[in-house]
Amino acid sequence: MSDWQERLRASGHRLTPQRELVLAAVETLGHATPDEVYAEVRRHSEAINLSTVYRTLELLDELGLIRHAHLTDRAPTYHSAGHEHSHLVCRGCHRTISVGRASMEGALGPLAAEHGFVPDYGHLSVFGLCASCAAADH
Amino acid sequence: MSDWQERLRASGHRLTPQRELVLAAVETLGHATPDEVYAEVRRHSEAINLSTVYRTLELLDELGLIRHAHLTDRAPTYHSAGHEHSHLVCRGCHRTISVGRASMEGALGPLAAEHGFVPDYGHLSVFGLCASCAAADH
DNA sequence: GTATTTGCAAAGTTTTTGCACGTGG
DNA sequence: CCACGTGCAAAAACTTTGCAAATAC
Repeated sequence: MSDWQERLRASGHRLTPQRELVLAAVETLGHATPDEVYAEVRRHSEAINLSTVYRTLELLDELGLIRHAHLTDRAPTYHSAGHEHSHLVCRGCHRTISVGRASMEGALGPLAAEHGFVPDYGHLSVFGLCASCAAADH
Repeated sequence: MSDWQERLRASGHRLTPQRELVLAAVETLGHATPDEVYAEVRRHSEAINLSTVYRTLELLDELGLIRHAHLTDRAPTYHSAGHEHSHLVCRGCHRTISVGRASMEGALGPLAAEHGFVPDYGHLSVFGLCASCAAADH
């Protein structure tokens, strides 16, 4: 039995097809809103409801099996917890650059430590402009 | 005529009482959701509608007279553009620590530059745990 | 067997929009 | 004057909830 299945059980939850499908969809999509997860799951099976997607995403997030961040102004975006990373989100073209946890921690760690603050790097999104949009902005 | 009034005019917009009231409310409140701004404006005058608050906040944000960030998972929070700062948001107690632009830029600037990315420091929120909540978490 | 989970439908919250009226310049 | 801005009400977008039926274990 895989690790995530044990984590579910350990926390007193049950293993259902819906939970498998949602987790698989998040891993497939990389970054996705609840709606996109729903659409992806639907491609494989009719057997799921949007409310279940919301409930499942929330549960998986609580268990630390997935993470969520806010890549756009509206709608949370979920992603696999596997490789923890932060995002640089371009407001111009809406593309996102992923930055490994290590480099972000190197940059932000010292400042955060000054305030006794422990950042959640998997949730971090830095908004701004990417190189090409910054150039076009002039 | 004050600077913000000229900026309105310069961009072809009109100076209305509603716009004055919304801007004043944001400056008074420090950080506020659209709903909170609406409530604050209402304390001074009945003469405003919630849609107008939304439209006005959007306009002032576009003109750079105010900024918005996402301090909670749901609902944008507006604040004065005067002293540009970033936020450290505690997920435990929901308190926020403000960090001046200079120190945040010192930390994040080099990493961002590697990616040719120009961060929007006034919009940046770093989620995580403050010292006391991190301690309580064990 | 039974406590958890799901589907469904309904309601809740937050934000946006169309349009006629009002008003700043 | 008249283009821009506002109020109002309705709709849209997104998320949560109650409950009976289904199901994991």
